[in-house]
Amino acid sequence: MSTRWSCSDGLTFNGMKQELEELLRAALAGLAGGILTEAPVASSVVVERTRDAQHGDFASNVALRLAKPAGRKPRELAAAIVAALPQSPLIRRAEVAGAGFVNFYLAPEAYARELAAIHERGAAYGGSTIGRGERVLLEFVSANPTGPLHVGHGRQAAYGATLGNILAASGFAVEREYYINDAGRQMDILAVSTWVRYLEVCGEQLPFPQNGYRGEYVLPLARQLQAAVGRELRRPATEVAAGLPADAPAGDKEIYIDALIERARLLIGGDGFARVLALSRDAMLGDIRGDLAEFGVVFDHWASEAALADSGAIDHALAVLEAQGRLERRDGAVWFRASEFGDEKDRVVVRENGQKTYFASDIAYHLQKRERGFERLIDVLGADHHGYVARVRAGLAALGQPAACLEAPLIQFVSLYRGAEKIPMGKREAQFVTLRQLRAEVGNDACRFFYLMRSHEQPLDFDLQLAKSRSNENPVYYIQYAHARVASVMKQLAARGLSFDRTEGLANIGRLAASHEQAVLGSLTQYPEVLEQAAVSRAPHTLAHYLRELANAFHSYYNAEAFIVADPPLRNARIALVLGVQQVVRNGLALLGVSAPESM
RNA sequence: GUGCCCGUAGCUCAGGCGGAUAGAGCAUCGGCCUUCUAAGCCGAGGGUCGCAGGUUCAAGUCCUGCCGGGCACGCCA
Repeated sequence: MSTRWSCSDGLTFNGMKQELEELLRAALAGLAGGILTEAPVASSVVVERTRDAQHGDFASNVALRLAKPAGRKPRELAAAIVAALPQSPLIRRAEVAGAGFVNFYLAPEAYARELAAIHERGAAYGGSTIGRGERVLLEFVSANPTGPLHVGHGRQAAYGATLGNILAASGFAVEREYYINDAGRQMDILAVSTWVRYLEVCGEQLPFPQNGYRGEYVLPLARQLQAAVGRELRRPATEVAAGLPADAPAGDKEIYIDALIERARLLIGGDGFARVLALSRDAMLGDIRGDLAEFGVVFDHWASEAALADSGAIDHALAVLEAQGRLERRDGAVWFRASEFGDEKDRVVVRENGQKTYFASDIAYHLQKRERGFERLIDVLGADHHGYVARVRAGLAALGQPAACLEAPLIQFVSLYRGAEKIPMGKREAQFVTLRQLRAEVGNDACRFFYLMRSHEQPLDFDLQLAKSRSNENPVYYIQYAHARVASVMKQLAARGLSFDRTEGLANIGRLAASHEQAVLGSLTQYPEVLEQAAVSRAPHTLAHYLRELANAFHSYYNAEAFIVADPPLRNARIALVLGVQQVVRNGLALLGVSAPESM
């Protein structure tokens, strides 16, 4: 007994809502040629949960929407729809209400069947095929390997990982990718930062470049370098500093650090510098990778920008643009006429000095994603990157790809608080809070949940005090507690020498007529709808909100009724219900990357 | 200046492809543990959904303008 079976077009039903919509479509098709001149488009047929139980379990506004084009009164049309509804064991009663709503009152059988589906499908319950196997490349975090991840990256990691889970559960063929920006000047700056710290460790005294990476994390890199090469790359401070332009504030920090990088290459050779760079990069990447893995965030691919460049992909993309006549030389640089493809202005792809810009590698990278066979490209970006999307879309369009295949959820910033006090955070300053520190302080579960409980489109105030509190103020524990409580009920059941009879329980779901039981059934069976909504809207936070509501319905029920009662059919029905709650809570928390403890 | 996002209860936020009486948590106040975990439950108070127009049978939701806040606008990465 399951709610999933094939219907005529090969789709599978997913939850009660889809079944009702199918019934409604059948009714409307039956009216075509009569009260309706033609059958309405399928997407306009929508059934929604009612806010008020007085309006039944589900309601549809189709009659209101179709009344005008059909030239009928809404209530008249609604009545015709009700009359044309096919017989279904799911529907106890359907009626016209209000201005012309069709309200559906479900039969107990509908809930019994859905609950049975939860028991049967277990961890797979809630999943669907709405993605139709679409190949999605989900790129997220992609932080430069020039320092540890900070709390902002953490939010992107939590969002991306959970979105990936939700899409995978919804029938998308999703692959997760981290793009490593390991080419370009920033890596040189990291390398020179490591080298200067190394010289300090060796005993040389020289000023640290203003534009270098000043974070504490560079010191271990320097020590690692020393352990690897001894004094081989040590050079006297006087030789390093001789004849360099002034650093900020007197001089220009950019000019200074470029000169310093050049000096380093001269003194320790290109090979020596490459060695420092590789060690620094690998150490940082190792740190990032380990951090993410501990956070439960794993990637299918780690794509290297340097490797992309070496493969000739950038030259390939530029050649295609050239062949299409989309490039032009201006002021010694090569420009892509992005404004012809919806961008606000043209963009440089090759600078006057001959170096390709980041934008050039970005469009090459996105072209390559398409050429790898991905239909949909999702870039999870920090909110400050919003200008970037139109640019890359323009590039894709010019390369013959559909611009709409790229979507970019923008993740708003995170502010850290301790209670009411805001923790200041600099960008390149040494004072940022790392993801590692945050996780160590509040734990992975609270961290994941707090990152995901707000819409990603909304700036997040992350209160460390609240996340750490092991109290009723903390929503994570509230949900986990529901899971643990069910486990506890099962232990009690065993302790009393009783066992759960699932068949009897599912056969007696009709006995669960109390208001709290109806509320739990109602909330529980919404899970497939919530998951679908979260997938379609790329909105994991709806899942977090839903789990809170489900836990709330459960806790109320727990306080109102004893589950382990003497009457076996009723007892088994109640336990079937709360086991269903436990299963859905576990499934939902798993998608969010939060553990579901058996006891608390 | 231009573009994007945001403005909902004292605080933090859901709801936003229009739909029935606008929700939740926290905070405040008042109740519930001899019975499956009180990290829980029940109840109360708290709102001109920034302002002004418009579209519609119906607007927190769509459109326009304004006010207020955030972010982005390099031959940086």
